[in-house]
Amino acid sequence: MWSIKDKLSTRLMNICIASLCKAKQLEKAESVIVDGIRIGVQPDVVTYNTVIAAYCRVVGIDAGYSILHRMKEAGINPDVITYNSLIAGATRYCMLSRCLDLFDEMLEMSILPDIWSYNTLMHCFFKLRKPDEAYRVFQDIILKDISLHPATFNILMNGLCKNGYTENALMLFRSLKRHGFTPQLVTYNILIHGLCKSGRGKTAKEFLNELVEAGHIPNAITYTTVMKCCFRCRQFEEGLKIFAEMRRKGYTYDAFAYCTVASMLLKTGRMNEANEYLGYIITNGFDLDTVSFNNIINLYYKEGQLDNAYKLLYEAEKKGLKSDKYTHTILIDGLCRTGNFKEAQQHLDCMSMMGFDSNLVALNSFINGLCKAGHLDHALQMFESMDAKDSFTYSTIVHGLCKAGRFRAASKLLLSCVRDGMRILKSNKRVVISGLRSSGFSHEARKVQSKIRLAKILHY
DNA sequence: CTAGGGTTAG
Repeated sequence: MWSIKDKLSTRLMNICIASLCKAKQLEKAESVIVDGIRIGVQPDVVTYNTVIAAYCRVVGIDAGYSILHRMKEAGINPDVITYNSLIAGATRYCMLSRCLDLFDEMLEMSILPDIWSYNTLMHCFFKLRKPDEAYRVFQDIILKDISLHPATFNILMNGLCKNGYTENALMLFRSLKRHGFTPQLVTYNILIHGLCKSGRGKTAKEFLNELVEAGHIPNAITYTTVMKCCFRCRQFEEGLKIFAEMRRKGYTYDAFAYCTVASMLLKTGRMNEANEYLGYIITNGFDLDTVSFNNIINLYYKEGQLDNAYKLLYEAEKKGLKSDKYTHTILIDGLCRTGNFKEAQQHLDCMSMMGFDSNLVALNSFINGLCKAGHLDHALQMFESMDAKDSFTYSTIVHGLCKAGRFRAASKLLLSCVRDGMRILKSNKRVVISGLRSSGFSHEARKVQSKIRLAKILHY
């Protein structure tokens, strides 16, 4: 029989482990468990659940599984929270089959899934762009009469927005409100973001007002979302005004908003201002994550400050941050811009070796770099070898061909693009047609023009 | 355990 004192010690240990896990000090947490066992404090289900959740979050799902294994060996039965942590881990890495296996395993062990098991499964389906299946999970929740959590609606609404069903999310929101549901700030933020992304900035602004009227105070996320929306609609000054307000109200406590602004300034060629904010990010000592590093590295590359870019890459590595596909794409783009095609190629090979599947953007960058440097044949060779191409790929090559005076080849490509229903650039079309005309193919220029017009009608 | 930021053409 355990005494009250033992239970108290276990609880104390759990509190200690929870704070270590929160600080991502997993090794220390483990050593606390080992030390505890040595002095007679037994870990319980809460102890293991805490560690499993942390391992899933910080290391990966397999690390979580191995703790589960140890837990079972120690004779402690997992509960619904254990499984929820594992399901959340699987969802983080988009491992749907693992999620479903875990669900089965739960049922086998007669552990009843709760609302969070379902919420997470629904989220997983949405993340994998399977909205129908996700919605089926929601119906299942209703059918099984499991009481909903406010987050259930948030996950549902976010999933709908992210999968292109913003209209449905909006309808859901309105009908929920009619049924007396009070939306949280998160709910508003989700909806505003969805509306902004689908080009309905005006409705988004209305919801911003509604949110305030409902008694919520907009937070940093609300501000960043609305600001980004302004930038998307090319209302740069309006967006910068929001940013200024954010700073005044003290909502710029991380690099998030600064990165959004710096990136916009970079894209619109306002280098001096971009640099100003960049400097601010650096000197202010924000705790930078991978995305922020990517932002800054990109800026350095565009400025031609390669030394600074490398220094920062090194710093990110030293911090233990993992580079992602954006980092590598930025790097490849930077290498191409500075004419280091050999290194860029090496890095491209490196990327596929590291298991990055979609490197279309990097390839487009490469082709663009080759065209700009006048290596059109190399670019064409690369173009032919690509199995996936998008409008960027085509417009780059079309532009490259025009630059080399090969207008007939360019027009052929442009037409194949149009036939596939791909969006083409106005400037691209203009250059091809005027090129054909000036090189004596005015008949062909007219033909291209009418074919484009026809294709547009057909695809409409 | 849900919400915000980052890559390519002109």
